[in-house]
Amino acid sequence: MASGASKETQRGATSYDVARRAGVSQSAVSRCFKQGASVAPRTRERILTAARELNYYPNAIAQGLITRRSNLVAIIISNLTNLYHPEVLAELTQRLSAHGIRVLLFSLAAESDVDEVLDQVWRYRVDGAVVAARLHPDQLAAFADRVVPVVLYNRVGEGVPVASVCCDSISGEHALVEALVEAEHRVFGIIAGPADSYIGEERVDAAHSRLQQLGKDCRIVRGNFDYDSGGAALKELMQQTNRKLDALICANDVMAIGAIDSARITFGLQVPGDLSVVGFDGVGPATWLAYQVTTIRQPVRRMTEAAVAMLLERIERPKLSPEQRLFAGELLPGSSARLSS
Amino acid sequence: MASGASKETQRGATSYDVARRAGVSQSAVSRCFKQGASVAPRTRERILTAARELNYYPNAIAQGLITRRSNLVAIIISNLTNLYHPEVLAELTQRLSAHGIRVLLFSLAAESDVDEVLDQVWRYRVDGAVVAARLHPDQLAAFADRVVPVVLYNRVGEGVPVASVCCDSISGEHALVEALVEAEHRVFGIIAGPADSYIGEERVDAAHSRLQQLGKDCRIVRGNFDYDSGGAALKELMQQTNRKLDALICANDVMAIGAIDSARITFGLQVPGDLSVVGFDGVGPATWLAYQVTTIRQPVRRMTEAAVAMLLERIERPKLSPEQRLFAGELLPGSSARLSS
DNA sequence: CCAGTTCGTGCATGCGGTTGCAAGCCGTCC
DNA sequence: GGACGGCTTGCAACCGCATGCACGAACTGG
Repeated sequence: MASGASKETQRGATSYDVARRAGVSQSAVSRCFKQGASVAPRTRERILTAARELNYYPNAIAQGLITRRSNLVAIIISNLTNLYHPEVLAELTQRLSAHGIRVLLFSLAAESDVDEVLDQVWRYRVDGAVVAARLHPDQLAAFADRVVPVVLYNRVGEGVPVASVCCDSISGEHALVEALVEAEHRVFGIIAGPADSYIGEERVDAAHSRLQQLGKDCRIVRGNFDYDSGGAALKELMQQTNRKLDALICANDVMAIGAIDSARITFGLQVPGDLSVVGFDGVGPATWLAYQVTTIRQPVRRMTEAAVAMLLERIERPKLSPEQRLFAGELLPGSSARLSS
Repeated sequence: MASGASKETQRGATSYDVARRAGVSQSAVSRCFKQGASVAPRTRERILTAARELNYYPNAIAQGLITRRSNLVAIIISNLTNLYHPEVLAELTQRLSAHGIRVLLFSLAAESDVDEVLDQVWRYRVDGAVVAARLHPDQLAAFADRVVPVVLYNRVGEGVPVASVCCDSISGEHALVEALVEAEHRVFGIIAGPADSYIGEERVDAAHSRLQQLGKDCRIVRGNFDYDSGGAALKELMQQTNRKLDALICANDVMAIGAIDSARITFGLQVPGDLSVVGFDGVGPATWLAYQVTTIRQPVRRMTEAAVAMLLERIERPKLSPEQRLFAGELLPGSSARLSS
C-alpha cells in the first residue's frame, strides 16, 4: 500500500495530474484543498479520490510563492548546548505546528554567524521569527525594515523597540535576596553570567542592588553559565571572603549546582548548613534529590505560549506595537538555602 | 543605514527590480547570483551594486520551485525533552548549514503525530530527512517511494533497509558488564528503558545476554529514561534482591543518576562502596562531581558528522545503498562503579 | 414561463526565479 | 578581409499553484 512507485509518484504528483485523473480543471483541485472554497460535494469526492490514488500533496513551496506566505517561522537560538531548557524549543515548535506553521531552525555556533543566518532568513521569506540570541540593534532594525515580525525570548531589544517575552529577573532576584537576608545570612557572594548575556547582567544587577538597599555588601565573580564555572567561581569567592561566605546567589541553576558540588566535595561544607546557595531558572537537575536548588522557576509553558501568540498576532497585523511581556517566576524553596520561613 | 524603508524594500525586491536598476535583463541578475555562470565583470559589478542598494536577496522559495531543490532537510525528533543530547540537534543544524542546507524542525509530542508531520514533510518537498524517532515500516517505505533520502539517528529501520547512524550498544554494554564482573560483583540489576525504545531494549538485551554468558543472573526492572524512574526502579530492585544488589546497569545516564541519588539519600548506601552503578550516553551531568558516572560516551560529533555526510551523499545519489554505520562508544571510568582496573 | 440569483467550474495570468537557445559582439587567424 | 570561435546577454518558456473573472447551470420568485 505504501509502496508501488508509479511514474506519477516518483517526483510528486502535481495538481494537473490530479485534475486530469479526476476529469476536472487544475483550479478545481486547488480549490478542493483550500479551506472554504466553493466545490460541489460530488466533484470534491472525485478529486480527493484521485489525489489519494496519486499520493498527491500540495507543494508548499509553490503555494508560498504565489500567496507570499511561506508559513515558515525562523527560530534563532544562540547556543543550543547552553539552552538549559530543551523544552523551550519543543514547546515553541509544537505550538507553532498546531497553528499550521513550520519551524526553520538556526543554531548559532558563534556571534559572528548572525549575519549569515539572517541572510538565509531573508532568502526563505519567513513569516516571522523567534529569537533567543543576542542581535545587534541594526540587525533588529533589518527585521522591521522588511516587515517580518520578531519576538525575542528572554532577551530585550537594547534600544530598539521590539516585542519580547521575558521572565522577570528583577522580582525573582529580589525575592531570593529578601529571603536570604531575612534568614540572617551575613557574607554574600554572587556568581554572574558571561558579560555578553543581557539577562545574566540583569539578574546580577537586581540581586546586587537589592542587597545594597538592605545594607548588605557582596562580592561578584563572573562565570559563564556552565557547571565548571560555578565551582571555579565559588573557589574564587571563598578566597576573597576568607572562607566566610555564607550566602551565594548564582545567575543560573547550572552554576548553582556546580557551586554546590564544589562546596560539598572540594570544601567539605554543608549546604545549606554552612553555605546557602540559590539559582535561577528551575531546570530539571535543580530538582534532583542531591541538589533541590532553591531557585526561581521560569513559567516556560506560559512564556512559549505568549511568544507564539504574540508572533502570530504580528504576522496577521504587522503594525502591532512592540509589546513586552514579563512573567513572574515561581520561588521554589528547595533545600539548598537556609530560609527562615 | 539599516533603516530607510523605501518602496522596493517593503516587500522584498525582486530580480526584476535589480535588473531595471542595473539596466540589464532579469536573467543576468539570476546568473549573477549563480555560482559559475558567465557574467562580465563590469556587469556583475553593476548588478551587485544595485542589489545591495535594493537590499535584494534571491527568493529561495522561487528557486526551490524551479530547481526542484528546496535545500531543506527535515529533522524529526520524537521528544526534544527526552533528548539528553541537546548538542545532537545543534551539531546537525550547524553541519547542514555549512553545506548550504536549512533545517525544518519537527518535534513529536506523541507517536500519533507522525502522520501529520510526514504530511508536512511531503508538502515542503524537503531534500532529505534525519530521523530520531520511531517510524513505522510503512512510514519509512513512504520515504523510499518518494525518493527522499533518510538517515536514522540511533534508530534502525526495523525490517526496512534504511541508512542509519548508531552508537554500538552491544559492545558498550559488553564492556561495562565485563568490567563489573571482573571486579567480582555478585548481585546484578538492570534498569531498562521504556518498552517502545528500540535502543533501550538493545542495551538491556546486550547487558543481559553478556551477564548470562558469564554465568551471572540478574533482575530487570523497567524505567522510562528519566530521573525519577531511576530511583523508583532502584527501590523495586532492592526489594526483589532483598537489598543484596551490588551492581546496577542502567539503560541511560539520567536513570543512573536517579538511582545513585536514591541509593545514597533514600537507602543510605555508598556508591560505589556498597553499590556500583553504570549508565550509558555520557551526557553532561554524568561528569558532575557528585556523580562521575561510569558510562559509555557516545561520540556525538563523529556520529552527527556521519549522519550529515550520509544524507548529503544520498541527496546527490539517491540510489546509494542503505548503509548502516555503527560507532563504538568510549568507556568513561568515572567513579560510580568499583572496577578492578 | 422568464428574469434574477446563486453556485460551481474553467480560463488565463502571475508569483520570482532558472535555463536552453540564439543572437550579438569582439578578437583572431589564415 | 572574411570566416570562425568564445564569451555575454536577452528572450521566452517553464516550475506548481492561487485566484479574479466570466460563463453556464440550477434554482428561486413573481
